[in-house]
Amino acid sequence: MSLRFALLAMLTSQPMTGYDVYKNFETSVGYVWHAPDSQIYPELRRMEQDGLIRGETVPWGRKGTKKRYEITVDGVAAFRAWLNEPPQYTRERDPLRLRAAYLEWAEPDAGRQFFRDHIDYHGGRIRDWEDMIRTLRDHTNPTLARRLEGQPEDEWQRIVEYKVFAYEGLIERARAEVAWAERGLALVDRLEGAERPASS
Amino acid sequence: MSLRFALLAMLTSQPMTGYDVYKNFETSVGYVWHAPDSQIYPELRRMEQDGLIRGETVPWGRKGTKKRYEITVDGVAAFRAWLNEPPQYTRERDPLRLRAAYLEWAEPDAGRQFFRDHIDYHGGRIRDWEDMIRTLRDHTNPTLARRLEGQPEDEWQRIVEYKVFAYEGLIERARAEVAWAERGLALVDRLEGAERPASS
DNA sequence: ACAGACTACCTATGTTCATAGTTAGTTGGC
DNA sequence: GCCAACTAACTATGAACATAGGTAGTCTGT
Repeated sequence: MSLRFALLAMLTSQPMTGYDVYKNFETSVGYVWHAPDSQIYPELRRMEQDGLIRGETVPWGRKGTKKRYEITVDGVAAFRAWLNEPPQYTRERDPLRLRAAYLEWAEPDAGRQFFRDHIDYHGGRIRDWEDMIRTLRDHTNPTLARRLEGQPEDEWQRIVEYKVFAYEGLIERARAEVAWAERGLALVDRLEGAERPASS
Repeated sequence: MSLRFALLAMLTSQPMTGYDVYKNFETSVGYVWHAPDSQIYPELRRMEQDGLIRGETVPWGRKGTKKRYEITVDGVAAFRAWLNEPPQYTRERDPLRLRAAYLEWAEPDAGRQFFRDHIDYHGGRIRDWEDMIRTLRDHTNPTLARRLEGQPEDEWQRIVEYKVFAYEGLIERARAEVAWAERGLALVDRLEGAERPASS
């Protein structure tokens, strides 16, 4: 059900086509939510049926057309209602931690590689999110810029700060992952002294 | 595909029925992986077809029977292969961070409640995982105890340490979430000075 | 003028997972 | 002797998501 609200969130900044949404999920916004186009187009149609958004066919080039959706009053109300209701936490399902718990069955080098990959992956995400925060703070983020256009200037701070804060949360969590994986490398070295083979 | 390996992981400690697996997912092991029984029974049948586990019908009471599965040599090999191959990281999809990024649309009190819920939820998980670590360290965890029975004593340390370390990772991440949510409470107080209503 | 990249939208298929049931036997307490 | 709780296993349905295609039009550089 979150896809629907991710789409509403995007459409609160400006009207967009399904393709625009897809592109945003592929790049910047994709740092916090992602969906393939095969999920986006049908969901937009359902949302239009439910009156949350309104589609308008606009010309594109000489013969082409595209469908631009804008959020409706009902859509804004639904988005607000979602934000005001308590979130539900889903059950734990952590394939990486599952692996880590059984590393005594793996080759020591596979264990080391696992933690190095973990550090690389989360290090990369941290850099992405730090860049994102920079573009939010200096208002060079295009989606943010278009959002701010429609808002009074004394609201700008609130809008920016909540978004920056969300990305800071992702960064804090990723830093915890990196710190953990670094301890993991040391653990493998400690447990797998020299020649020890994988457990039987 | 991870469910399959979660099941193999459990069956490396001892033979189990589908119901045993289900009960474990509901309680202790559920702290790291969870699945409903409607997913477990069919997957066990598929795994038996693929030769990863072997099912044996055993009597239960006077008329009842149950099917106990044990892991096969092929199953152990498949589990090892999974652990040795590099994990694949899935795309970001974080409904809670999505919410947090748009809290300027919510009621201030809903924002505060959001962060308090976040602290409560992750605080609870931390306590669960800390208890789990205690039962791993003192070998009172029944699943661990049965696993150690089948292993030479000089392997015990490795087996326990990797499991403890996995839970420590969950705890570190959850602590980052709590710290973030505490900063979030302060942020709401700072941005929503007194009477300010939700943004338009 | 045309190839190649991009925009725009769509469909099909299969997996994973949640939710909500059903059936049948067992065990323990009163 | 019977009820409640538990053990054991199964089925049906729908949402969410991944993967992999397809069609048609547009734009840009050479």
